[in-house]
Amino acid sequence: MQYRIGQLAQDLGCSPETLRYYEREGLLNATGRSANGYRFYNEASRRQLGFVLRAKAIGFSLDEIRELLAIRVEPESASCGDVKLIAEHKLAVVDEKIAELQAIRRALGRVSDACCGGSAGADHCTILKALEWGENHD
Amino acid sequence: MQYRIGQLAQDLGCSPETLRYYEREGLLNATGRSANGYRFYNEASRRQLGFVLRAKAIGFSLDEIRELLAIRVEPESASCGDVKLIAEHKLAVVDEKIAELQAIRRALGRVSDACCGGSAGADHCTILKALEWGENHD
DNA sequence: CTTGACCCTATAGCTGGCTTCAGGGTTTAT
DNA sequence: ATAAACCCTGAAGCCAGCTATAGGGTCAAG
Repeated sequence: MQYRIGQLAQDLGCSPETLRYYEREGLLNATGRSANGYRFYNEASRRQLGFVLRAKAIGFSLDEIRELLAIRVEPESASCGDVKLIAEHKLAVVDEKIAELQAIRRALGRVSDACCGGSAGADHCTILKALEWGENHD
Repeated sequence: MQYRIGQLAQDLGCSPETLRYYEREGLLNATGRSANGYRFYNEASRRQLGFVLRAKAIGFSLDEIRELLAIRVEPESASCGDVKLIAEHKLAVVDEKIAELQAIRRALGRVSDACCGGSAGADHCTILKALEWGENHD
């Protein structure tokens, strides 16, 4: 079974432009070109695109995906431990981002909770005051 | 007390370029210019920059900060409820981002935990397999 | 009197991951 | 025959929030 770019893109939920972009980025080569110059893709290409998209969905950058793809085509070149290291590094980065956002969330929650939310003018709004003076100011 | 751009930037922990950028963006006007064309800032400018930076630190975008600044200079024009609404909207957005990252974290943790991490070739690496087939494939 | 630290402007570049545009060829359906 | 729907290329644009570059003026110290 062969697919043209639009078909494959639609099947896997992205746009043809994205596929052409991935090709430029070295993430997914078309299987070949037909006489008129149209790209075509086979099952292997389709699986590779699936790989790329799943990797993206769990947070890998395109650079990291390129790295994973290289291991995928030559699995003897790397060990399980190498792959796990990539995943764990990503995990650490994600954890850090979550912690940052949670700190923001806490600060935001504190100022928001302290605010009466009333319909009177915001002259004495505690949110504005917190921003004005920092949280530890009275 | 008056400050030149480099002094103020250093005091509040950002760069002069950032202050000039904020000026272009309408977030912080210099108090004035001295004869040689240098920007100068007074205590009010300094407080405003503090406001901007604190708002940024708790996750507001520059657009949102512009909005908060407008209320700050004319507090009668808006109610406490208006301000709280902005904060709560931001809170919802942050919560959503956290949830997204946590979903990524879970998926990443699952594939990583399932991997032996051994030094053998990655031919049968469960991480690569998960990416190859999706998580529900055996 | 020159060096170095500071300031100015305008414009371009960076990040990542696309998306859009301009301009054109191909295929399919009516 | 013609219109809609698809494909191609190369280059530019988008998002936010800066950061850097080029080219120049100002000012204090040695």
